[in-house]
Amino acid sequence: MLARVSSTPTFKRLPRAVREQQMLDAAVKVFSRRGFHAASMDEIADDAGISKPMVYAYLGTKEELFVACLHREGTRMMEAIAGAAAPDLPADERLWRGLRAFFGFVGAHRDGWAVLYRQARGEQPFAAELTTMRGRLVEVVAGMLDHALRAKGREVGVTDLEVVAYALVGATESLADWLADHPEADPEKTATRMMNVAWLGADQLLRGVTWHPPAG
Amino acid sequence: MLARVSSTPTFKRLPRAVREQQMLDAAVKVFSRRGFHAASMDEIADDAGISKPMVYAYLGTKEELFVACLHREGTRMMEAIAGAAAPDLPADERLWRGLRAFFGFVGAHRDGWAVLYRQARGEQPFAAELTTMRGRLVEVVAGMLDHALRAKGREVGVTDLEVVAYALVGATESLADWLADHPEADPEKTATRMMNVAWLGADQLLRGVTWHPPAG
DNA sequence: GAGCATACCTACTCGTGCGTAGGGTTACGC
DNA sequence: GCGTAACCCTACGCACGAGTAGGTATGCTC
Repeated sequence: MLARVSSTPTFKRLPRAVREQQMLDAAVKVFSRRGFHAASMDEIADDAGISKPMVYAYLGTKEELFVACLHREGTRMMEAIAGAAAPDLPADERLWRGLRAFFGFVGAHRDGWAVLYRQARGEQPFAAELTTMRGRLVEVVAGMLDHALRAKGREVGVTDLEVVAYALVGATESLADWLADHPEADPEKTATRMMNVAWLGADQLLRGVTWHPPAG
Repeated sequence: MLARVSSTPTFKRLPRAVREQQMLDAAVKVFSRRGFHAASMDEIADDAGISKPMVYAYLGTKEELFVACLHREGTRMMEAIAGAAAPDLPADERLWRGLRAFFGFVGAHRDGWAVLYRQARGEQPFAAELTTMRGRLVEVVAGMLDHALRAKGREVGVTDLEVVAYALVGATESLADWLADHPEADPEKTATRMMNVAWLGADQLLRGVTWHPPAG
């Protein structure tokens, strides 16, 4: 058809794997800009330079597409962190490297990851995916704290540790949000600030210092 | 019409103020259970025991209705916190009371507030409302830290303080999420754990201890 | 160069749910 | 007791966007 020739002069058939990545790129972009519901499959397809049925053929439903985005971006992030924080380092060093990798990643994908991530928290179908990912992070952090504690011959309830880890992960996520909203901010510096909050607190906790509510 | 007689035998006309509250109650419930988009105005109207046009007449558009929910619940929460944390107390006491009030509130409104709140983070139109509210909290926390610091004759950059406050607020929000997902958990205990993370960290910071990245 | 799988398209259907038009009924002031 | 304002209803219109039917072209294998 003439229409196609004029709209895409450099039209080329591409292998599935390549097109899928292009679609995912477009999907991340559109989902981030519009939000899950406001995003339309038409726009995504358009942005990917392809027609809608192709998206359905390759990536399935809108929901499945979103999950695919979440999965790809999440995996990339996890790899970035895991690659930076070797498990044989001391706790503070691991924490620092992990944080730096994380904020570096978020900083580099400002409108990608953080916004996608925010979306997922709200809608029920995706919350599970997120919970799993966060769970892995919490586990890692809790494990790190536990390891450091045992090395000092101390023992703390599992739930306590987990909740503390949860709080730290939450604080980190929040700063990631903040970073995504402040394009001028420096990821490295943000990581340092987070480290201040997390480590100085964690350090005290590791020392066995505990705060408890005043009587009454 | 006969239909009405059989469906609502105890039918009564109510003044606007009362009906509005009933509608908001229903809206909070439905939005929480279904999420913003999946929630239908019909269901909300139905749940409030009223017909749809009434909702539009009183509270306006679906978006406006959601904002109204957010606003009412947010105000209630703010009041709960402000009422608990008197500004003339020492910093740790204020923080503790504020946290306890906050987690108490969230615990008492598990499916109300926390879920509503999660929704709002994703959709652009509501993010602004949330940002404002969070901003107020951050301001309070940052002000508290600043006050405590000045009392010790110390000085810290405004941005630093704000980011630290942001991290603390974020951690608290995360634990609130956790609390909402764990019906068996105790709000008081959660507040204590948060206090451990926040205060032991803040205490060190207030002492002038600072962590900085290792060379290289 | 025939056959087949794969890449790709245009042009629909159809459910869903927001928002409204247009009209009825009860209370309340005077 | 009569007007008027506030309360409340049963329908509908209508747009929007997910997902599909059905068909075309291109490259790859043998």
